[in-house]
Amino acid sequence: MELSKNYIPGEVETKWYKHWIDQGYFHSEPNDKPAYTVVIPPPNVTGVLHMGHCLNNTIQDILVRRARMQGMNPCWVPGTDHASIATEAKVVAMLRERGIAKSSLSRDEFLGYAWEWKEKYGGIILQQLRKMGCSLDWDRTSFTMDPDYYETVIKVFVDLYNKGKIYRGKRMINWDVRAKTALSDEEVIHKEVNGKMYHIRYKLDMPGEEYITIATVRPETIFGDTAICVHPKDDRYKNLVGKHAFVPMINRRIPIIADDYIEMEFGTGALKVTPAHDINDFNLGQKHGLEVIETLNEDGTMNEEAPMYMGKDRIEVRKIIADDLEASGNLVKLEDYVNQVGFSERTDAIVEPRLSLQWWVDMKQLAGPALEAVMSDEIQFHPAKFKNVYRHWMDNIKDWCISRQLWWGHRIPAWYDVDGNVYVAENEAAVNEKYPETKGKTLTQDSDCLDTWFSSWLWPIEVFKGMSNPNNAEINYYYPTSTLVTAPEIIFFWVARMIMAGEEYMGKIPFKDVYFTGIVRDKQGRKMSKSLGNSPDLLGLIDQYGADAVRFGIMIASPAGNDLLFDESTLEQGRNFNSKLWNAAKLLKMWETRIDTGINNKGDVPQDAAFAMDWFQAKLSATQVEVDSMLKEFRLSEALKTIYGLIWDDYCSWYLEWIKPGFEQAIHADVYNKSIEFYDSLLQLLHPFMPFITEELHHALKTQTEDLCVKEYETIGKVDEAVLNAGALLKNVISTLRDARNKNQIKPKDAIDLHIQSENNAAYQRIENILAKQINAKSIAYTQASIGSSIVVALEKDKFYLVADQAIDTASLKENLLKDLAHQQGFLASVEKKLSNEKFVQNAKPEIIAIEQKKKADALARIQTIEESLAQL
RNA sequence: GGGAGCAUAGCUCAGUUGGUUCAGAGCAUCUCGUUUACACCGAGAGGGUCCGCGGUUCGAGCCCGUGUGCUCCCA
Repeated sequence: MELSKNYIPGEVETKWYKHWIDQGYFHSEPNDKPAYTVVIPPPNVTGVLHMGHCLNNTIQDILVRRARMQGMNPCWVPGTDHASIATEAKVVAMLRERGIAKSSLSRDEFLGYAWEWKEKYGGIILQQLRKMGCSLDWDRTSFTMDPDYYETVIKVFVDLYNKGKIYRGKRMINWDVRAKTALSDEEVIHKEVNGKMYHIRYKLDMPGEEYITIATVRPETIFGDTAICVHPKDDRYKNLVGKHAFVPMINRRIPIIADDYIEMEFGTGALKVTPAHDINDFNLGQKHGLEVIETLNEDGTMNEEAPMYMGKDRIEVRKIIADDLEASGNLVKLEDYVNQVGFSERTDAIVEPRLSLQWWVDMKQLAGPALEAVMSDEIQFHPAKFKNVYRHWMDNIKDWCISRQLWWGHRIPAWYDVDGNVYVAENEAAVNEKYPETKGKTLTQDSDCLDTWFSSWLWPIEVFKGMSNPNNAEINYYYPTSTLVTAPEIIFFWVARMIMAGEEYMGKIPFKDVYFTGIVRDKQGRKMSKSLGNSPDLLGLIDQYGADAVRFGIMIASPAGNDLLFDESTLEQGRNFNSKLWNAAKLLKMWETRIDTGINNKGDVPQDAAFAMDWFQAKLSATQVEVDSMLKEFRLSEALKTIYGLIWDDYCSWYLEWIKPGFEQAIHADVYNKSIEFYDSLLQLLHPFMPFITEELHHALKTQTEDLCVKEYETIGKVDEAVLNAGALLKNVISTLRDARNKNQIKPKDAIDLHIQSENNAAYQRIENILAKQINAKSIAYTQASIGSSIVVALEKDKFYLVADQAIDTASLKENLLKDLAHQQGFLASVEKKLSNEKFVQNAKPEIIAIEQKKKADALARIQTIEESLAQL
C-alpha cells in the first residue's frame, strides 16, 4: 500500500468508524471477561457538541479503548437526558415563533409538540460524537424518558414516598419568574451585582414625629413587611423594642422586635422583616410568629398588596418607589452597594425567594451511606481534592426540592381529591387499590413534573434496566460501573445523588472511580459561553484539523484536575504530530523495497543497528511501564506527552536515524522487521488517544490479521537498564559534539576527524558508526594523548578532539571551558562543605552520604579533565 | 459571612517519602541549516529570587506559621 504525500484525515476517519461499527467492536454483551463499564453523562437532548463534551468524551473514549486493548469487555453506554426545563424552554420558544402560546395548548397538545421536537432535533449530539471517534455501544442508546425508564422514575418516587423519604411541604423555594417554576438550590447561580442601599424611615407609633430608619437593597418589598427587628443589645433601639411603627405608603402597623440574629454594624442596625420574600426573614418570622404577606405574582409583578404598583415588575418598581419615597421625605439616604443576587441557571432571570407548596426529598437519610462510600475510598475521586468539597456539602445537606412547574418530564404520581387530600401511587388504578376510600371519587393528578436530576440519578442502574427488570443478567454483570467521567460542577447535582440512588436501590455504589475533568476556558481564562462568542465550532475544527488532532490538542492541554485553557495552537501541534507519524511510516515503506534479500541477509545484524534495536526495545518497555502507571492514576495528559516524546524524539529523531541505511543502500531484513514491529507497538500505545491515524497506519505498514482497535497489548518485556544508560550516554555525546561543531561554526557538510580519549574504548567502538553518522565524522580514532590544533570537548571523564579543516576559535572554546570549570568548582565546594559538616555526617542516611562522596569524586575528575584541556589551548 | 484550592521559565504545567547535577517538560523565542521521511522539518542555544517574610532541620520548591495575590464552591 502506497502512502500519499500527506495524511488526509476526513476519508480515513469515515472509513474506519464505519468499519469498527460494521465489525461490532463497540458492542458489548456479558461474557467471561472482566467488564469495564462507563455510562456517558447524558447530554441534554437539546445539546450540540461543544468543547466541554469534546474533552469529557475524549477522556472516556481513551479509557474505554485502552480497556478494550487490555482484553477487558468494555461497555460504554450512550444516551440523552430529557432536560425538562431547558427543553421546555426551547419548545416554548419554538412555539412562540410559530405564534402559538403555551397557555393556549392543553398538556397533551404541548407534549405532542415537545416529542415532535425531540424526535427532530434531539440526539444530534450523538451523531456528532461519532465524528470524534467515540467507541460507544450504540445498540444501548438510552433516553431518560424511555417508557421503562419513565416507569422506574415513577416507581422510585412512590417508593420513597412510602418510606417517608419524600414529603410535600410549604417552604421557601427559589422561584424562576420567567419559567414560572421552582428551582433547586443548585440551579441558582449567585453573581455580584452593583445595586443601591436604601435607607428608609418608618414613622413610630408614638406621639410626635419620631422615626426608625432601616436599610434595604429591596425597597419594593416593604409592602410585605411585618416587623422591624433590632439587636437586643443595641442601645440605640433598646427603648423601641415592643413598640410599633408604620410601613410607609401603606401605613401598616408593625411591631419592633429584637433578635440577636441582627448584625448591629450592618446598615442602620434595624432590619425590615419580610417573611414572604427572604429566607432569613422567613426563619425570623417563624421564630417570632410573624404574619407572611406575599406581594408578588408568579411572574414577578406586584400584586394587590402594593396597590399603587400592581401589575408592574418588581425590578421596575424598585426604581419608581425610590422617587416616591423621596417625594414623601421617607428616603433618608441612598448609597452604592454590591450584593449577591441569585440568577436562574436556565433563564437568567433574577430568582425570587417564594413560599410555596412543593415536593421534597429528605436528604439526611440518604446522605449517610453516600458520604461514607467516598470518605472510605470505596469510591475514589480523581483528583482527590474533591473529597473535601463533597464532604462539606454532604455534612450540610438540605432537602431537595424535586417538583417543577413544567409539563415536559416525569409527571408527579400524586392525585388529589376535591378536598385536597393527597394520594401517591403509580397510577390512578393503583391509587384506588391502595386507598379504597378514593374509589368513585374524582381525582386530579398533580400537574407538576419532577426535576431532571430525579431521573438522571438512576442512570447507571436503569440503562441496564436494573430497576424495571431487577437482577437481570446485564445489571449483574455491568454494575457497578467502572469509571465516571464528569465535570466538578455537577458533583452535587448528579454524582452525589447517583451514589445515593445506588446505595438505596442496588445496595451498592454505582461506580468505583470518578474522574473530574477541568472546565474548558478560552486563552484568557474565561469560561466558554455563547454570549462571549468564544466557543469554537467543534465540528469545524474536526474538519480543519482532523478528529485525532483535536483529541490530541485537547488532551495535551489538559492537566489532571485543572481547568484547561483552550488554544487552537495545540490542535496545530496535533496535526503536526499526524504528519510526523505519517512521514515516519513513509520512510519505513521506502525501505521496504530495499530489504537486503541477498547473501548479506544471512549475516549478522550490523553491530550499531543491533545496539540501536536493543536500546529502543529497552526504551519502549520502560515507557510502556511508565504510561501504564500514569493511566492507572488518571494522569492522561502526562501519558500522552510521554508517548508523544517517545515517538517523536526517541523513535523518529534518534532510533530511525541510527538504523537508517546509507544513500540507496539496503537494509538488513531483521532490522527492517524489528523497526516495523516497534512502530506498530507505538501505534498501539497511541491508539486510545488518536484512534484513526493509528488504525490506518497499522494496516499500511503490512498486511494485518487484526484491527488495531481490538488488538490486545502484549506483556511488557523486562527493561535492560544498562542498555538504557548506554543509549543515554550516546545521545549525550552526540548532542555535546554537535554543540561543539555549532559553536565553532563548522558547517554541517564539513566532515571532521574525531579522536576519543577514554578508559573505555569498547563502549564507543560498538557505536562508532552511529556516532560518525550523527556528528558527520569521516574518521574515528582512539588516542592516549591529546591531539594538537583540535577542538577539545570534555564529557564526564572522557575527552573528544575534533579536527576540522578550518581554523579553530580558541577564544570561545576557552571561554566555554572556563565557564564549565567555574561551575564544577562551585559544585565541588558545596559538596565538600556538606561533607565537612559534622551534623550532616552524623544525621544523614548512609546512602545519601555515599552519593555525596561519589559526587565529590566525579567533580574532581571532571575538573582535572577540563584543566588538562585548557592547558592544551 | 463560611469552606476549599492555587502561586515554579514568556505561556500551560510536572516535580512522589525533605536528600542523585533538582530547579524540569511541552509550547513560544533566538541561532544555524533546505543532508536522499517530514519546513506541518532538522540540529543547537538562551531563559527561573520556585509569590514575600519568618520558622523547623545537618539539609526546604516540598513541612509549619504568617502576609499578599488569584480561582472555585456554598450562604
